[in-house]
Amino acid sequence: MPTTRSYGDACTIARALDVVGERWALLVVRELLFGPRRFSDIRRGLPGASSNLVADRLRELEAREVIHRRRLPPPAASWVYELTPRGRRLEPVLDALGEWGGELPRPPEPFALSAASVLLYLRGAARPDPAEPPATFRVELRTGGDVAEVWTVRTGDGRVQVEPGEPPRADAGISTDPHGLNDLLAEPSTLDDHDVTGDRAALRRLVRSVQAA
Amino acid sequence: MPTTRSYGDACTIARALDVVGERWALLVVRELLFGPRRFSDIRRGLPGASSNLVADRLRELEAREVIHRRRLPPPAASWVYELTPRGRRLEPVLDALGEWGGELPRPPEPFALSAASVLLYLRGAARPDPAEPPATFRVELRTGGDVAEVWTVRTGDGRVQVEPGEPPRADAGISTDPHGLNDLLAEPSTLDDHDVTGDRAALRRLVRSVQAA
DNA sequence: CCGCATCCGTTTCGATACTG
DNA sequence: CAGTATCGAAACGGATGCGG
Repeated sequence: MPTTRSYGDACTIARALDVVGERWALLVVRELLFGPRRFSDIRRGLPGASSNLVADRLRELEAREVIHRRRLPPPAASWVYELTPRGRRLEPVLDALGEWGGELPRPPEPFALSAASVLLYLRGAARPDPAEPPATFRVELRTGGDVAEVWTVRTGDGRVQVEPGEPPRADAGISTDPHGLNDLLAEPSTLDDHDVTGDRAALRRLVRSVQAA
Repeated sequence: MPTTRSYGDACTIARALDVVGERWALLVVRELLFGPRRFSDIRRGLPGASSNLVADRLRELEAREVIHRRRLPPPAASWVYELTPRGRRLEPVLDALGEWGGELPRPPEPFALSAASVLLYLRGAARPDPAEPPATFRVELRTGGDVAEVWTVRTGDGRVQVEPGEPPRADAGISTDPHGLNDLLAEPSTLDDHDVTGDRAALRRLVRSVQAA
């Protein structure tokens, strides 16, 4: 059964926490930052959360108009969750939390690390040279078991864009897992250890631009 | 007994929530944003939190170096809690949450509203005319029962500064309670309903500058 | 399989009472 | 004033069940 408790405090901070302050709520939002995701995708990004908890949070967040449940067009016949405009406005909150959390120690291994987490870090930390031509990358991330998610990462204009799903065309591709990508961003010289296709130099520039920051 | 559970997730957002994601934790930080406070001051700002919860959170936040427990110099012989540098760096998180929470409905009455909450709102929303001369205000807020807190509010340079405690000298003073001050900021014309001393015009300018925003 | 619902032991919360 | 002790209620976390 969904949680409805409130701080009973008119302060806007407390009102915000009434909606997204329950355990796992902001991490669910994190998983949706890059676009719609199915229930099982969300669960894969939050391996520590039990299924009923995720279902509860999704219901609560939907009731508060932070997320929206939508049926995919045929032939998918599946449901996806996506952020509403209100939910997308939580991005500054997650950015601020992520910035603050960067100074804290990591939990002991083994720890989770979702695709969304790493790509959020990549997008925030990479500073691609604006003079470089735009490039599109296919990033394949093995997320538990033999399941793999495919993401589209684009550079250009000194920015990095991230979207879930297969790119229509890619200059380069890399296949790894979230931990591997994270390690790569911390230590660009390990690029050769990874399964890379296409324009390796473009990928190298992207990865190195994280260090520059 | 303090909580030590972790999301077990290396994402910096999850690491931040490991430390300040427990219930009431960020509201305790809110109460300390303007300076050191005693246990009972914090409790008065969080009337919905039981004493053992507040004690637990304070211990946890101290262990994570978000706050620090310090003995006041004699003859006070009392203890205060204050933010560490790490704790002060949470201000952007609270700002982002407060901004987002502003669009949400208030809880049903009766709701709490601490002095820190209202003054946080005042400081964030007021846009005093930079051309006006600086002014200092004594703000006395009755916070439950017959207890009153005294705060110092200064304008100047187009900014508002807030500190707990008696001002050395004040151009004007107002005595009300947090709800009254909040209502006043929403409806400046009600200033005449309040107990004001000194330069009423300066206080009126401050209050009206919240509307301009 | 995916998307939950149900059950159940454990942890946390919240209210009240109590102590140095 | 500044907490601790206790206890029932709620929330969490893991396992399992089950319809589409």
